[in-house]
Amino acid sequence: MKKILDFITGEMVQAFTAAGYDASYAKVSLSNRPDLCEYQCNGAMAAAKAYKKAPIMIANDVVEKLAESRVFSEISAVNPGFINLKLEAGVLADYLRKMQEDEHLSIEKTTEPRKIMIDYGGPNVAKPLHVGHLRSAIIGESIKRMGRLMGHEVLGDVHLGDWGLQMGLIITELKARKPELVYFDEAYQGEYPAEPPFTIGELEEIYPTASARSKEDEAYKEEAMQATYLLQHGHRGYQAVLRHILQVSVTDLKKNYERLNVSFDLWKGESDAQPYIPEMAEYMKNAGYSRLDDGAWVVDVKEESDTKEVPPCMILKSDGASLYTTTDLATIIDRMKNYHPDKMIYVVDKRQEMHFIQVFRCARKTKLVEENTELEFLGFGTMNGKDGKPFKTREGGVMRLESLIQDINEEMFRKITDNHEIDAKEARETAKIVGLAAIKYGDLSNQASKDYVFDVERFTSFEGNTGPYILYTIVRIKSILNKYQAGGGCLGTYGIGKPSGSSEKALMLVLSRFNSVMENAFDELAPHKICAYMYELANEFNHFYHETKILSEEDEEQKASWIQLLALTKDVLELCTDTLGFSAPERM
RNA sequence: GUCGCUAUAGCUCAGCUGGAUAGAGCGACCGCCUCCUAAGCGGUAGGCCGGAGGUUCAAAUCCUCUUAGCGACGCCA
Repeated sequence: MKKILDFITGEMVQAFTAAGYDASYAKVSLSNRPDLCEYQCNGAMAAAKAYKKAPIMIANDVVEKLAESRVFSEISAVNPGFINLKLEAGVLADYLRKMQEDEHLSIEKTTEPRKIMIDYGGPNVAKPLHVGHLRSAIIGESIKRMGRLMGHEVLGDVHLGDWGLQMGLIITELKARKPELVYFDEAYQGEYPAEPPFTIGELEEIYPTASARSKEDEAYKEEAMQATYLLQHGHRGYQAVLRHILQVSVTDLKKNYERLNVSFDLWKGESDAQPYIPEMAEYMKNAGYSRLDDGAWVVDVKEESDTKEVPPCMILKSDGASLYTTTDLATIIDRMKNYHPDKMIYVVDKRQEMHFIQVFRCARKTKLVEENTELEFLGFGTMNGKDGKPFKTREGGVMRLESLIQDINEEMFRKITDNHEIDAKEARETAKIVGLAAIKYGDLSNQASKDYVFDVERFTSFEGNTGPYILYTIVRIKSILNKYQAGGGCLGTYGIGKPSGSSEKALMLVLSRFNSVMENAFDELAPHKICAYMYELANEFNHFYHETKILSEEDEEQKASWIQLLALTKDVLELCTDTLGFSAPERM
């Protein structure tokens, strides 16, 4: 469906043209003075110079041409040259009726669907999920859903961190602890055991220990680097260990992501890109893209216009081992070959921006991607605690995702049972649903690129711009709709009618913006715009709700019309929550 | 050191492709339940939009300088 602003602008274009002015000045925007009008056009002021006329005169000319229009109920030219507009109530009601009949609630699917891959910047298989992984998962999931809503084909790749020195560290530590394991017997030729030699709990402890030790013990670090090299060059036993690590970690990760209602189409990892590396390194050498520098193979990616130093992109270290950049480049080859995406979006900590600048430039320069393949870096900021420093446990350690979710759920459970008589089992379920909304909404309502403060108390509050408040509003609507139907009312007998009051019209105006908000949010990869919209919609609804006694309305047609308005409000809110990756319970 | 990001009410944040009186929420204070979920709604107080110049009819928004905080800057990921 056409966006309401485009529709109105279309009317304006006619008026500007009829008055002898260029159509480009006819752009209409939402009013920033709702007390004066609903929409405004500032084109007369912009046009003043070109036509050497006072803006107000131009505005007057245009307004005159609109006198006959049935689209607006009020049109006025105001000094210095604003054109203020109010939409005719019937036009608005009409628009909402069509919106309600539309299978996508007015959202227009793209006419040029693209294949988009999202890279979630990989949780490390060696470590438990911690809060640092939260943002990538939450933001990525919402981007994925937004893309699909707009009609694109979107694939999410978790892209595990399962390569590099961290693996060498685990192997080294494991070897130090259990040297008798067959993986370390160089003479061993047989099959390796199916059962992993460690549990997830042990694995989670091995890595930090090894990492800490490598920082103090040079020889140990040396050994880990050697193990990394061997792993990367086909050491059978080490590769078997890697498989175990993956096996144990992925099972655990899946469980955790499920709790977040986050899923991936691909469970690829850095190790999957490995087979492409030797050939890629050769290719870059032979094609003259890379050069030897200090023993390492690098590709220059500086550009004339750079205001800062962009170091060369390193393909192979001087010891021949690959790096983060190598893997990411090889992954691009893998993706182009097997999926051929039109676009790749990396949802990664913003501190990695330089790395991706290098990777993107290198991929372009060496033609790993096609000219029109888009590579986009969506960097997000750090999640901080109330003290403004990176989020930690009370003891100062890294907060595990599991614990965070559990804390939030406990808090929600407490609030739910404090406020209502409800059986514990239902309260537990509800707490989970509302808790997830609290976390996700709390995160997504902030601009992704900025650091933000994760405040449990604030996020779990039912007041203000929070997930629980949004859900509460949805639940309220559901409750009324249920009661209406239980009382014999039938949805859909009448359509949405003209608004009977100002709060009703305000609600309708917000609803009419839905498609434009969604489209814009996806274009800018900005989930927080959906949050802001939901909050505005929920506020307008609650305002209307308090002024209007719906179920006791005597006029059946009026009542039915309101019920339809509520149904549409609910559908829009739920499509928003669904797009952001959470949902509302039936009751709370 | 170079480059980048951020700076808006006591706190947490919107607004930034320039437009009329800079918006929310929390916290504070004052009201509203015989009535669809008061986990709600209405209202009051609270701002040299970090600072200084500039561009423009018009600047929180664009440009320059400056201050403060954070971050990135080739053999970690």
